[in-house]
Amino acid sequence: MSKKPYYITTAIAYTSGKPHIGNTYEIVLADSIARFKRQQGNEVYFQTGTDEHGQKIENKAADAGVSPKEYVDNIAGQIKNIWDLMNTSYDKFIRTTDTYHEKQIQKIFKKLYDQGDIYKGFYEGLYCTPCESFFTQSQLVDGKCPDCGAEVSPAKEEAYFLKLSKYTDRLIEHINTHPEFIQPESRKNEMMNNFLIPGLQDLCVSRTSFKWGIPVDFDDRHVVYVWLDALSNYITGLGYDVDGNNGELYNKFWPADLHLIGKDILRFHTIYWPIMLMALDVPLPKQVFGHPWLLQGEGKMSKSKGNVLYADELVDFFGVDAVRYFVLHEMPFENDGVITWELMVERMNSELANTLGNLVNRTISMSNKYFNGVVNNTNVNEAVDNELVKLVTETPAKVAAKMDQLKVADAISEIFTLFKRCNKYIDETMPWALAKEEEKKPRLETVLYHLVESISVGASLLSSFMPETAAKILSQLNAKERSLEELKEFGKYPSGTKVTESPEILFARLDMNEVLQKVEERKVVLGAVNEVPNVTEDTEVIAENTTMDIPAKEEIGFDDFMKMQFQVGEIIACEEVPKSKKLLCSQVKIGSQVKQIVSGIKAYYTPEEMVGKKVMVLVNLKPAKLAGVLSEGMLLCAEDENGILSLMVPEKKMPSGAEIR
RNA sequence: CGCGGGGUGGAGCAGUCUGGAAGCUCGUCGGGCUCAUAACCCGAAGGUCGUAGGUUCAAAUCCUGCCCCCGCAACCA
Repeated sequence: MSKKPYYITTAIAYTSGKPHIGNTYEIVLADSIARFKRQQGNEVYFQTGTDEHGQKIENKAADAGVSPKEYVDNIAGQIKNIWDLMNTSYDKFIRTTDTYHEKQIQKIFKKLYDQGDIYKGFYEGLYCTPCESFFTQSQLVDGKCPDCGAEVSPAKEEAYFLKLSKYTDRLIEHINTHPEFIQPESRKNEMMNNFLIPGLQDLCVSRTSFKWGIPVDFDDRHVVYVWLDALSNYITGLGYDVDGNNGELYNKFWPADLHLIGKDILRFHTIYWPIMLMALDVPLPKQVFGHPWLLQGEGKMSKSKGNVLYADELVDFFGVDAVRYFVLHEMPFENDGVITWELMVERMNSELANTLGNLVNRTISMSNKYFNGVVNNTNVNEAVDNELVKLVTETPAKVAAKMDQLKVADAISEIFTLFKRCNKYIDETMPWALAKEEEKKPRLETVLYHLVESISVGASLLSSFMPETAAKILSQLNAKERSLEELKEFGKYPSGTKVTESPEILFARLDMNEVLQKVEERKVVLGAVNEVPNVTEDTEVIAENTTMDIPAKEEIGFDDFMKMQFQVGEIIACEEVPKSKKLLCSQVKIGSQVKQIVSGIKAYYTPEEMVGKKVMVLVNLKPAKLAGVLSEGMLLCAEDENGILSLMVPEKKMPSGAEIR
C-alpha cells in the first residue's frame, strides 16, 4: 500500500530581522501537524524557508553596511538555526534567492506576460526623486517626503500589472464550492466581503524603485514584486517548471494539502496566489489556514519595550519541548493567544512537571521498588480498570479528530487528560497498599502494567508535539513509539519488559519568583545596551543616564531657523477630540490671541493636566485639520525611544507670548 | 456611522454557528493518601454569563439599543 502524500507549508519568513516567538509559533505548529500526519501513515513533505527580497532588506543591508545578499545570508542562517533549535522536521528549506527559484520566477512572469495576464501600465502617485520612492498623500509629512523632506511631485511610472479582475469570478466560485479552502471560516467572509465582492483592482507586480529583487528578464529595469516572488516558493520548491518539465516532488505533492500562514497575510494567499495559479493553469492548494497570533502579555511585543520574546531565550529558561508546549497549548483556534512568563512557569509546574513528569517518575519508581523494574501483564483485572482502558483506547481517535480540524491545542489537551486519568488510577488502585500483601502481587503487576501501557500510548501520541520528551519517556519505559494504527488496541506493551532503573526528571519545577527576577535582570541588561556603564536598577536613574541618537537632518541656515516663530503659550482650556484615539484639542493663549492647537498626546496627558501649563509653541505653522478639527500651531514635545512624550516648559516663569529663540 | 476582535466565579479561557441543568486550567479553603518532582486524588466556596429591552415553554447562546476594553486604519502639525 503506497502512502498518501501530504504537503504542508509555512509562510516563508521575511529576512529583515531575527524572528520572535510569534514567528516561531508558526513553524512549531506546522511541525506538529507534519509529524502527526507522518504518524498517521502519510508520506509528508514539509516545506518552509525565507523570503529574501524587497526594498526593506535593501535598506537594512545598506544601514548595516553590507550587501543585501550578505545580509540575508546572515538572517536566513539565524532563522534556520532557530527552526532547528525548535526541533522542527522540515523536509525543505527554500530561499527565494536560490537560483532555481529565481529562474522559475522569471519564466512565470514571462509566461503570464506572453499570455496577456500581465500587461504594462503606469503606476501613478507622488514621487520623491532623491529617495526614488512613491508615497501616498497620507504618508507625506508637511506635504513633503517623509524620509528626506524633499518636495514630491505627481509622477507616473511604468509598471507591470496582473489582471486579477479576469479571474475574480472563478475564484469566488471556487471559494463557494470549497468551504474548507479558507480556514477559519470567519476569515472567508472577510475576504469575500472586503475584497472579492467589491471587485479587485489589477495588482502592480513590478517595481523599479529598488534593485534587490528578481529582475524581469525581458525588461531589466523592473524587478518582480516580492509577493509574486514569495508565493511561488510553494511550487518552485517542489520543482515546478513553467515549461512542463516538472520535478517528481511536484508531481507527487502538488496541490498542497495545507498552507499554514498568519491571519495577516490571508489576503495574499487566498486571493493573489490562487489567481496566479489559475493564470498558470495549476491546481489550487486544498486549504489555507490563517492562524491567530501569539501575543506577549504586557501589551504588544515591541523591541523598544524590551519585552520581545525570542525562542532561544525561552529555550534557555525552559527547554525546547516546554516551549513547544507553551506555544501550541496557549493558542486557541481562532482568537489570539497570550503568553506571559507567569503563565509559562505555571504550565511548566502544573502540567509538565506535576501531571506528566511526576506520573512517569512515580510509575517507574514503583515498578523498580516492587518488581525490580520488570513489568508483567498478569491480567488480574478489576472493574476500576475498565474506565482507564476505555479512555486510553479512545484517546488516539480523539486526538486525530482534533488534528483533522487543526485544533492542535485541543489535541494536546486530550493527551493530558489521559495522563491525568493515570494519576487518578494510581489513587484508585493504591499500589502501595497492594504491595503490603503478598497474595495481591499479581494484581499489583497488572496495575503497573496498565499504567506503563497507558503512558506508552500517551507518550506515542505526544511525539508529534514534544518529540524529545516522548522519546525520553519511551526510552525510560523501554518501549517503542507506535503509529496511530498501533495505538488502537490496548496492551501492546510487551509483558516482561524491564524499565529503567534510574528515571530522569523530565521537567523540574521552577520557582516563580526566581524566574521573574531573572527576567527583570535580563530586561535591565537589554535596556542598558546603549548606556554608560554603572547602571542601577532604578529606572528613573536609567532614564536620566540614557542617551539616544536620531537620524541627522540636513544643515539649515540661520535664516531658515528665524523663519520659525516660537512663543510661550498658556493652555487655558483643553478637551479630547471626539472619535480620535490620540488627540487633545487645546486653546492656547499666546499674548493677546488664542489659538486652537491639536496634539497627539492624549496617551500622556489628561485634559485637566494640560490646563494651566505654559508650553513652547510653534506659532506660524500653516493651519491644518486633524480628525476634522482645525489646528493652528504645534505644541513642542520631547520624545524618547519608547515614544513617550514630554511637553517643553520654560525653566523660569515667563509671560504668555514671550518669544523663544 | 472607518475595519475587526472581545466583555462568562480572584486570574486566564471554553461554551454562542446548531437555544434546553454554567464547564476547563490555575489560585483559595477543607479532606484523603504517602509510590512520586512539598508532587497525586477527592470535596467545597465563589458567577445578575458587560448592560437594558425583545422573541421563546426555555436565552451565555437568537434579535435590538447602549456602555466599556483591545488591535488595525486614520489625520501623531
